[in-house]
Amino acid sequence: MPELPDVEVFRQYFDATSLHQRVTAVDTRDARVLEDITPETFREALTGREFAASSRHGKNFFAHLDAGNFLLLHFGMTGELKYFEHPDQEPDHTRVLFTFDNGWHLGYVNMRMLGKVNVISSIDEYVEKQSLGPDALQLSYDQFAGLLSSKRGMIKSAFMDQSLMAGLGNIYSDEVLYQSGIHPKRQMTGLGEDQYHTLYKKMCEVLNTAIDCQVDTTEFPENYLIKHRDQEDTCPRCGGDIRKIKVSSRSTYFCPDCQPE
DNA sequence: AGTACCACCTGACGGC
DNA sequence: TGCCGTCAGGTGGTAC
Repeated sequence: MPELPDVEVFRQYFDATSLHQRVTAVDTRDARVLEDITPETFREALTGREFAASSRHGKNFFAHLDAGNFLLLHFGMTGELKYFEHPDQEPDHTRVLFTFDNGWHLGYVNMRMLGKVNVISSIDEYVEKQSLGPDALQLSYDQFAGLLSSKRGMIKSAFMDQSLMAGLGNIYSDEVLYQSGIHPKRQMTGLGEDQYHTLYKKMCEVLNTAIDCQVDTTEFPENYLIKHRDQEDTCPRCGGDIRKIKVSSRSTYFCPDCQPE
């Protein structure tokens, strides 16, 4: 699930549960989620430290350690955070377990382990190294238009390209395009200023709405495609059939009537 | 530069 | 019940 809104909600959850807590123990249950750091180095970097602040860039989460460095969490396709008190509450697939001096635990849970965990010394350097574009929610319209106009190919590919702008993945790209009435395979070169304005407005609206709803899709507006991501379902706007196709080898849902090619 | 694959992983689901 | 193929909200590498 984790795209920008999900990670932002994880960040808020982290702040509400784990901020200003001191880490007393770190248990790496499966070292394969560690990026390029040994379990020993990882444990030593965190044990005794306090989480002083948190931030996010696109789909990447950073917990700021009081030592001046940062815990990086990337959630892949199946990652999440869980704060709990008793060991029998520990979720399946907990890959890293942090224990605080109040006795509670924070689990980095990730079934498929496609994410990664690390300790880094600089967020800016990390963003640079990963070639991440600006965070999608930090863009002005002018920046957004400038980025898009530098890009060719299919629009959905552009929205999913983390080096152009960071944060949108498969689901929210589909949602922005649906809300904008633009076909996911539309070529960037065919878009005009009107469409740039629509896309920018809808992108901000969709991301902020998802965060406001705490990414609980039952709370999303009824006219959101995300509630109708099903081949059997119908378009909440026109009642036509939702179609499923592949765009850059990712499942893509759209309404052929509302989003003409 | 853009696209199309493959790979990394685990688990759920449907068909036989 | 079990086996098999397919699919799943991410990313990185490679080859055309």
